[in-house]
Amino acid sequence: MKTSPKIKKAASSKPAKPKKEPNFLDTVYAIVRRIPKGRVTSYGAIAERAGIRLSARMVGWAMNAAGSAPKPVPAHRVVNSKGLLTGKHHFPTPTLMQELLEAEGIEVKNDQVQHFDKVFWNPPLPKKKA
DNA sequence: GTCGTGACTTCCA
DNA sequence: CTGGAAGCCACGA
Repeated sequence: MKTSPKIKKAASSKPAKPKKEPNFLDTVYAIVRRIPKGRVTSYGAIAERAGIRLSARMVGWAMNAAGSAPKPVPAHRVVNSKGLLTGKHHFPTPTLMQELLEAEGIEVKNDQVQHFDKVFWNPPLPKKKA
């Protein structure tokens, strides 16, 4: 009995997921900002949690945008799968990234994170939690 | 409107 | 085991 058999449910269609960010960019920020101090994560891990494992590159782009992000993003805690500070060149200063990591208690040698598997932080699902 | 690049990852030979 | 290529989305010129 629908007077209109073809009417769309709720005038304004809202098929999009209410919990999904408009763009994975915000999702990446959310995850990166959840990185605890003294821990680092990799682009792939974030990308995987963001649901774009095949687009790990975009994570890097997101970090690039992080410099322009409305909120500070600990991009220095994000390294590649090898624990290399690949993005250090994009920082205001190429040594800032290492300095920040060392300041957090992370050992960095030759642009490589020491004990990477120990300081590696597995990003949990970005559960919306107040 | 089209082409190219990019802070990566993963697969295949 | 090692090396090479492809893939993804977005932005810039």
